[in-house]
Amino acid sequence: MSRQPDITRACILDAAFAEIHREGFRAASVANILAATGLTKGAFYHHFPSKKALGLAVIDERIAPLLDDWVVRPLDDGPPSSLSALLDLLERGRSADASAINLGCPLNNLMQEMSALDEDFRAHLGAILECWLRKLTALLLRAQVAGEIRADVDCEVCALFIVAAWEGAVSVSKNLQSAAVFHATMAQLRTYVESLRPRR
Amino acid sequence: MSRQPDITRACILDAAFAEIHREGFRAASVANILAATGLTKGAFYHHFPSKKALGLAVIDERIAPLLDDWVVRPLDDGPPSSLSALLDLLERGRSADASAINLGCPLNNLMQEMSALDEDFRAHLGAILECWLRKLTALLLRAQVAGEIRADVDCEVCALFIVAAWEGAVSVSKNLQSAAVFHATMAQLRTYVESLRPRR
DNA sequence: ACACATACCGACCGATCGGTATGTAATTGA
DNA sequence: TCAATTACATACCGATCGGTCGGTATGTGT
Repeated sequence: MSRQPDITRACILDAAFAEIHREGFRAASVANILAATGLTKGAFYHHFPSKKALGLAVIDERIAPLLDDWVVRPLDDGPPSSLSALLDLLERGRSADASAINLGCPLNNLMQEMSALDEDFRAHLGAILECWLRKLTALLLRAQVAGEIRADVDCEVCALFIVAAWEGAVSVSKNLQSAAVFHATMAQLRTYVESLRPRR
Repeated sequence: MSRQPDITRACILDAAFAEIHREGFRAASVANILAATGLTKGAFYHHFPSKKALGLAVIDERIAPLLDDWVVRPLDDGPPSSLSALLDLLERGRSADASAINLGCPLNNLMQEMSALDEDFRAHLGAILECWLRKLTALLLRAQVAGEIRADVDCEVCALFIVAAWEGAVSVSKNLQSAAVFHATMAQLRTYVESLRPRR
């Protein structure tokens, strides 16, 4: 076990992400996180000045990349048709595993818990959310230019609605502890997106 | 200040509801709640066997009635047209005040925090949610019989989607700290409901 | 080889948590 | 009127919280 500070730091971040995903930030215990890594307080406070700094680092270095993998990159190099790229994304979202339904979306969980309590958390989380919204709005605008959705659709508001409905689907299915509820809600979201197509 | 046990109990419930709405259940401090009421531990543990029992009582005796006022009763004695009763409800939802956007929906907040952690909380919260869903499904079915929405619409899934989108709207606007975002999302939800009408 | 910074350990701190035990004043039923 | 019960107050408990601090290895530049 030689000293590899960047690996140690990454190890703490991974354990912290898991703990925060399960327990939320405030209930997450630094002692628990360290127990999961086999490290001690000394190591932790060498790499992070405070628990809050750890939380912000988890957001920037663990949660934000997750969104990149799930949403941003699939939209960037998706199929040529913008609208079907979005529908593909929603379909893939339906295949979320049981743990995601049980524990919920890490971004949504932290937003719910921390946005009203701490402006720094709100800003870091909001940056991720707004990145998602910008990507989605841009996609809808491309689809609109291509004639895939009607000209009277407000793409920005529409993107907002899609994100909200998605997060709401995770939330409700988390409470009802039902993957079926999540799939049904996401299917309904797909029919909403379909309803944006021009009337034939 | 004579002894009025039921008033004392109600006072604790009110303070607990406010504290839990701000801080969540786990971060809510019994000591803080008591400080807000001017009472002490002795009074609290005389009326409630534990903090968890207090939380469940807040759900049943404070949060559930809220849903009754906002959703159930307006739907029961709303306008004769089922669909416009729903649209009225969504329109009234838009007029949520700033604190609701800042702190979020008490039901949604607790669901997010506690559903995965405690089965009792999940059950009590789920009962409220399912009451909401049943009322909404019944309304949509009435509207369907009346020909206000298309025959091919699955009313149960549709009700699920409306609730999910609503909760998602609260969640997203809470993070973006924007009433405008909430109003826009709710407006989009109204257009979704409108899209259920028969094609003319 | 030696000085020095980095990386980490582990004991300890005050504060706060939910909960308990004991005591006492008010209310009530007989 | 007087015990008995209810309705509180107060002092205290062990556990756990985030955070600090002195000490100790492990590199690393010179």
